[in-house]
Amino acid sequence: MHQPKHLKNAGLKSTLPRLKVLELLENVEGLHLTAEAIYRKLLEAGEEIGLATVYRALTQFEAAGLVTRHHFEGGHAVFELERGLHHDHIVCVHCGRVEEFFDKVIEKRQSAIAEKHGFTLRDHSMTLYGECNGPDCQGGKKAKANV
Amino acid sequence: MHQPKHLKNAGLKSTLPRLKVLELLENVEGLHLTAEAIYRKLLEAGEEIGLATVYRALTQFEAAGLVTRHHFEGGHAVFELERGLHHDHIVCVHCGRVEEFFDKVIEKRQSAIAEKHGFTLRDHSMTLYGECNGPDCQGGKKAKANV
DNA sequence: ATGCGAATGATAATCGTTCTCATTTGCATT
DNA sequence: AATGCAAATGAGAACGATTATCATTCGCAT
Ligand SMILES: [Mn+2]
Ligand SMILES: [Mn+2]
Ligand SMILES: [Zn+2]
Ligand SMILES: [Zn+2]
Repeated sequence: MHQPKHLKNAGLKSTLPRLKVLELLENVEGLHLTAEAIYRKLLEAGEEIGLATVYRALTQFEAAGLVTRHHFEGGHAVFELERGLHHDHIVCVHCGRVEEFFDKVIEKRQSAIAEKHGFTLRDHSMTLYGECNGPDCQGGKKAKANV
Repeated sequence: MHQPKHLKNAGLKSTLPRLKVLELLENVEGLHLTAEAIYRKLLEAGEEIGLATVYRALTQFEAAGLVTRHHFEGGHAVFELERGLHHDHIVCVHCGRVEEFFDKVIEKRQSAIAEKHGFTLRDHSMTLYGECNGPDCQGGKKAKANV
């Protein structure tokens, strides 16, 4: 449970809007939300907040290491609460489902590749895209059956 | 050397603007150009073309498999001529240098991960970010020496 | 040479995100 | 508890990359 002190520890003043965003991120189902989605959900919950404030809070949380920002295909960024364990993502191109994975072999290879090229590795982004086995995707074969 | 027939084979009418974009992509030094950069270089070369046409041509070339589009950090897409060999990229966060690599072990692991999660893998994007060993980056240690 | 549908290019529109600035808030100090 | 001020907020403008619109031009088959 996040508390005002979490923001203070992160060097951020504890304000109502920031606490609301943080609270939503930890209680909402479905990690990986867009700023717009967070904004919408807060409005639906009867909270008063501005979209600009949501963006500002997320950017500050990212700088403070509280959330992580990802750029999947589609032009809009998604945010997730930082849980301390690095991972990458596999995204369904049909339904948008996102699953997480971590592969030590890949991570080691990435380091080796950077070194071989004379780079000091600072970060990486890796996302797999495919069709999941959900009922609306390849699992039910509905789409293909109608062709 | 690309010829009108390449466009015809791709199902695209052979027009002057499309030929100019294709010609630039194969003759310019430095793969991985933004649409804006392609547009600018064509203007500098005295060619008459509109930015919208550059974007349209690149989108069509991508659909036809003639070029590949990448989304590195920074908000703008980069395009490169398709050379038939899949690869991923490592980008210098200081000078923007881009190097290419291919790692069979990583590719195999990606397939295995997708399968384990019940996904039919369609695509992936992987980009490493770090500091290269160029004179303006970590190589010369200029930046750090002045701190 | 003609004709027509596709392509072009100047420009407006879109969309996610950031900036501006007047107002409000958090919080340390009385 | 009242005060003061820097920092934060929010409504809306601005931004940058990309796409859509639409009158004009082009490619190409006839
Ligand atoms: Mn995640
Ligand atoms: Mn490349
Ligand atoms: Zn799915
Ligand atoms: Zn560099």
